[in-house]
Amino acid sequence: MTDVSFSLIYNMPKTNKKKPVRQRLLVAAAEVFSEKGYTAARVSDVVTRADVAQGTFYLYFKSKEAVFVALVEMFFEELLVETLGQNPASGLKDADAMRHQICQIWRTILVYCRAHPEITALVLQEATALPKAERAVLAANYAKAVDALALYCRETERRGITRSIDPDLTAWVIIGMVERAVHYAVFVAADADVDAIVADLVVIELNGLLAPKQHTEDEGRWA
Amino acid sequence: MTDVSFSLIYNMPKTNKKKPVRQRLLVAAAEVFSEKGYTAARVSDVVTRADVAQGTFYLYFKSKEAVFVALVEMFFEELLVETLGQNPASGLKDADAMRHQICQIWRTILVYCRAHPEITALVLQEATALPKAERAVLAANYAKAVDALALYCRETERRGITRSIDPDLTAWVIIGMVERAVHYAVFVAADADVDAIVADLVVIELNGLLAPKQHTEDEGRWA
Amino acid sequence: MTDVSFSLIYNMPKTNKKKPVRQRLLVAAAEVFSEKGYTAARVSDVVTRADVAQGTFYLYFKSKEAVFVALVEMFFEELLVETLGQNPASGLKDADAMRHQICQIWRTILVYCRAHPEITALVLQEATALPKAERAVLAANYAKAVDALALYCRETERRGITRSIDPDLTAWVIIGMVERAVHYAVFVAADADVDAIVADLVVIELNGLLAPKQHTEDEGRWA
Amino acid sequence: MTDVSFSLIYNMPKTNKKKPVRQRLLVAAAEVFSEKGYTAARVSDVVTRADVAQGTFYLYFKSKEAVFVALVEMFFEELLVETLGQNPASGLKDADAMRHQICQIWRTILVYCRAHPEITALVLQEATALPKAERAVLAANYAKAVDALALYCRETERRGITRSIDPDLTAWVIIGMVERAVHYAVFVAADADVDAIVADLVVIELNGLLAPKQHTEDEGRWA
DNA sequence: GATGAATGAGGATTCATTCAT
DNA sequence: GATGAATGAATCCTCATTCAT
Repeated sequence: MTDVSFSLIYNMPKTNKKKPVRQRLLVAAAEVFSEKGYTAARVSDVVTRADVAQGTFYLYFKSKEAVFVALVEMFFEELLVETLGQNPASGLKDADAMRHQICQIWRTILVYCRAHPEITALVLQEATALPKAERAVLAANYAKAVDALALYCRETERRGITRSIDPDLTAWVIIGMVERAVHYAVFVAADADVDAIVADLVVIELNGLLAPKQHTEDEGRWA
Repeated sequence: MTDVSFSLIYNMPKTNKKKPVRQRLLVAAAEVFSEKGYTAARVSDVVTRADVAQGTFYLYFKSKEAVFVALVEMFFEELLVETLGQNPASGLKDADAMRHQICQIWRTILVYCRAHPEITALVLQEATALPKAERAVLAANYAKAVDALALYCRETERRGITRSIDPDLTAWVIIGMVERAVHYAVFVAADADVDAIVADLVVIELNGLLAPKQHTEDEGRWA
Repeated sequence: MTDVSFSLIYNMPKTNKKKPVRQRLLVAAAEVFSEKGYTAARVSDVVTRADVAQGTFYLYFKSKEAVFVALVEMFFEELLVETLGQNPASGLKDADAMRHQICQIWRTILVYCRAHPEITALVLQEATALPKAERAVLAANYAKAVDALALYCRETERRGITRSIDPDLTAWVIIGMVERAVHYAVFVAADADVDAIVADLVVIELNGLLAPKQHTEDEGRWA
Repeated sequence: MTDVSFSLIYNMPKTNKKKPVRQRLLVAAAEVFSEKGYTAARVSDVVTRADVAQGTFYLYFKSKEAVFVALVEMFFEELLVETLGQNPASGLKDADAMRHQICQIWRTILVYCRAHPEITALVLQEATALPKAERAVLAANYAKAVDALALYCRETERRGITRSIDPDLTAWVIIGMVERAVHYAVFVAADADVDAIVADLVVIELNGLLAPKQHTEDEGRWA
C-alpha cells in the first residue's frame, strides 16, 4: 500500500527535476494538514502547494481521506518496523538487555518524530478529525501497534524480566506514554536533549516513579 | 463558567417535568457527538434529540463549537476537582500514603469515565476534530491538567517520595497513561473489574514494569 | 392612520415619565433604520432601544415593515401638508407671487428635513429596501406628491405664470430636484446657509440654468 | 474593471452557441433583481435562469452583492462615457451650442435607459437595498457623476453661458432631475415620444419654469 | 397591557469530486 | 497523463413572529 517511505519522500536527491507527482502531493498534504488541520484543509490547498491541477489529485488518491490515511499508514508502518520490528523480545536475556533495547526504541521514536513534525502532528492531533466511518483505519493501526506491544510484553514476562500485569492494559498504557512523550519532545520541549528525555522515559517505564529505597518492601501490596 | 455539572445533568430526579432546555441540549449534544463524531454531527440532530426547535439551540449556545467546548470544559473541571483537587500532595507522608492516594485517584477517574462514556469519547476521540482555531480551549485544559500534575510531582519529589525526573515530562507521560488507560477501561475492556485495573495501573506508574528483584542495582545506569 | 406627528414625537415635554410606548418605538425605529439600514435593522434593536419587550412591539405594529411604512407616511403627510397644503396655487397672482411661494416651500422642506435627518435618510435611502410587494405604499406616497405637484403646475400654467410643459413630467422632475436638493442640504452640505441654498434652488427651478441675457431669443426653439 | 459592456451582453450574435457563462449570469441577475428586488432575489433564481449550477455562480462572482455592484458599475460607467464623456463643456461656444449638447445628452440617457429597463430599475429602485456597508460603492458612483457634472457646470459658467450658482448644489439637483426624468420616461410614460420629453427637459433645465415674458426683469431678485 | 422564551422557515455559500478536452 | 471549469449536495445560523403566562 505504501509504495513510498517518508525517508524516500524527504531525502530525494536535489536535482532540477521535480519529484514525482504522487510524492509532491504527499508532502504537500502532510504540510497542509498539519498547518490547518484535516477538516479545514482544502484539496485546493494541497494541489496548489504541489503545483498540479485540481483534477490531478484524483489520479493519485481516491479522496481527501485517502491521502490522509496513506500518510498515517506510512508513519505507523515505518515507525513500527524501525522499533519493535528491529527489536524482538525473543532475543532478550535479562533486564539489562531489555533496558538497553527499550532505550534504543525510545530514541528511535523521538528522533523519527522530531524529523517529521508535520506527520507527527497529523497522527497525534488530526487523526480523530476523520469522519467517524474512516477512523477504523486509524484504530486498526493503533490496534496493530498495541498487539505488537502486548506480544512483546508477554514475551518479556515469560522470560521473567517484567512483572505479571495484564499485557493489553500495559500495551495501551505504554502507547499513551509514547504519544504524550512524543508530544512533549516534539512540541513542548523541541530543543531538549534527546538522550536526557530517553533516560527519564526508560526509568519511568521500567522502574516507576517511586524513589529507589522504597522499592523492595512495597511491592505487590496494592495489587 | 460551568453552571451545570454532569452529575446534576444525569442525576435529575425522574419526574414528569422535562429537564431545563440547556441541560437537555447538553445531554443530547454529548450523545450525538459521541455517536457520529463532531464533524458529522448536525445541530439538527441535537435539537431533534433534545426536542426543541432549531433556533432554541442558539438561545443557549453561540454555535455548534460552543456546546462542544462547554462539554469538554465541564468534563475537565469536574474530573480535576474530584482527583487532584481532593488529593493534594502536600499532606503525603511517605510512599505508602502516595500509593494509597494514587490508587484512589485512578479509581475515581475510571469510575467517572465509565459513568460518562459519551463525554469520555468526546474528549479522547473528538476533541481534535475542532476547527484548529478553537483547539486552544482544549489545549488550555490539557495544560491546566499537566500543570497540576507537574506540581504534584514536584511536591512528592521534594518530600523524597518520588524520583528526581523532569516533572513536566513526567506529567505529560502520566497524562498519556491516563488517556489510554481510560480508553482501555471504557472502550476496550468495559467489563473488566475496576479494582484489578487500578491495581495494575498503580504498579506500572509507581514501580515500573521490571520484575521486583532486579530493581535495586540497576537504578540510574541509563540516565 | 398617523395618529402621531413627528412634531409631537420629538417635542414631548421633558417630564420624568417615559413617553408612550408607541412613540418610543417610532423614535427608536427611525434611529435604528437610519443607522443600520432597513434590511440590517433588527426588531430586537428597536425594542432594546425603546426599552420594551420583544413581544410588545407587536402590540403596536403588525410587522417590521409596518413601522417603516408608518414612519414614511408620517413624513410625507406632514411635509405635504406644510408645503403644498399651506400654499395653494389658486391664490397666485403673478410670477412674483409664485416665486415668493416657491421660496417659502423650499425653505420649509429644507428646514423640516434638517430637523429630522433620520427620517429623511429613511425616505431617501432606505425606502426602496422594502420587500418589493410593500413598496406600493411608498410609490403611492410619491404618486400623491406628484399628483399634487402636477395639479399645482396646471394651475400656474392656466394662470399664465408658467410655461406650457407636460405637467406630469414636470412634477416628476421637480420631485427629483427636491430629493437631491434635500440630500445635498442635509447630508452633503449640512452647515450651509438655508437661505442661500433656497435662493439658488428657486432660480434653477424658475429661471433655469442659462445666464439672463441669452433668454429672450432662444425661447421655444427646442420645444 | 468592467470587461463586458451591456451592449456586448445584449447584442451578441444569435448563434447556437450559448453566451459565455459570466455574461449569462449578468443578464440573469439583472432580470431577477429587477423582477423581485435585490433582497428577495435568490441566487438560485439567477443560476436557474442562467442555466448553470449553483456553485458556478461563485466562480464568477464573490457573492450576491458582487454581481449587483458589477451591474451598477457597468451602468454608470457606460452611461457616463456616452454622455459627459462624449460631450465636453470645453468646446462650447455659446448657449445655443450648449442647448444642442444638453439635448443630445438627455436623448442618449433616455434611449439608453429605455433600452435597459432592468438595469435602470436596479439603479433607481434597488440600489439602496444593499447592506449598508456596501452602499459605499453606489455612493462613489453617484459622487463620480456629480463631480463630472459640477465640473461641466463650472466650465459653462466660466464661459459665461450659465448662471453663477453653487455648482455642487446644481449638480445634485440635476442628478435628481435625471433620476426622475428617467423614471418617468421608462416606467411612467414608456410610450411617450423621446424627442418630446427631451425638448421639455431641456427647457426646464436651461430656461426654468417661468413663462418667457417674465424673464427679463425678475432675474436675480431672489438670490 | 407586557413579557420573553420558543419557534422554524429560509438561503447564501463552500468544496470535494467529475469529466470533456 | 494532465487539466480546470463545472457541478450541486449539504448545513449552520438568523431573526421576524407567536403565545402562554
